[in-house]
Amino acid sequence: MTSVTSKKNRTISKLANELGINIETVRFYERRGMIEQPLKPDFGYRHYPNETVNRIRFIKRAQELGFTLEEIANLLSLEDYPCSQVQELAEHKLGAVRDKMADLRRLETALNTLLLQCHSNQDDSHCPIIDSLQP
Amino acid sequence: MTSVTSKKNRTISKLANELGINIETVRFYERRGMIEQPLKPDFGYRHYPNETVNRIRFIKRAQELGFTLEEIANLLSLEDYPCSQVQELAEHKLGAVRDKMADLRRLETALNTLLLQCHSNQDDSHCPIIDSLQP
DNA sequence: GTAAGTGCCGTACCTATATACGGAGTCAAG
DNA sequence: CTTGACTCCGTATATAGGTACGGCACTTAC
Repeated sequence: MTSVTSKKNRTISKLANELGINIETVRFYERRGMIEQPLKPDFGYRHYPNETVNRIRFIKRAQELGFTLEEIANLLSLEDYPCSQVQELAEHKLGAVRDKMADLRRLETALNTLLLQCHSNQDDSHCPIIDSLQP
Repeated sequence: MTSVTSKKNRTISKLANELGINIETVRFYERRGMIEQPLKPDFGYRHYPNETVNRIRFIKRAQELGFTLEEIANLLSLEDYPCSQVQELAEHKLGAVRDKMADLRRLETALNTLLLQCHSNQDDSHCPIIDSLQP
């Protein structure tokens, strides 16, 4: 009985602790409808089931893959849906990632070029970067 | 005299129009202290000098280089400062850009791997991506 | 000279992802 | 039975970079 009780006793702070996130984040996901808020028992506090732990782990992993919470909510609703739909989302995301990388590469090139000019600049009182920004 | 008047008559909407930005953005930069708000004349509306046009162009170009408004405010205050200080800022930014690119590359690899698994998946009713997110 | 169009100003709102706070209720230990 | 820790709930705050709105003053065109 003790072991059963210990499982049932996962209050919100225990849950947050187990997952290494903030209590407020749990509540935030509840408000967003990404996890289900357990029913409040007649007496005492809410207890969170293992499912919630798993759900939040899913969310956190998907975030690491670069999905937004909205997209993750989408993924969650697709959990039992065709692979092709999930693929579509992932392919879209991959495209966005590649676009962003291209942007950053352009930026890197521009900054690098400017910095090279700085390095060969003898006059510290005037700067090629500032000049390049001037109209 | 007409030509002088036409130059002086750059009201905020003319200014915004000339720069292709929103009036509210001009006011936003004023509030942030990134551009100086011209004195209000005794009669009529404020007039914006060429300097303001140039400043905002500077800001917009720096934004394209990936600087935040805070960093740009910094750059503006450094306009007559040693090249070495500007370089420092730019190098820092270059580092950040490279870090972000590395993040995105990791993400790209992960998504790509998952998508390849999807492509060789025969069973549309279950998805390797969803599986990979599961605990 | 009057209507329509601008300017001015303070303030509120937007996205995204949380985090913080205050007050009331509740639980557990000593 | 009291004290301290915790929950619950609604609401506010934070970041970054703007955008929108309402009401009043002022200007310009006809």
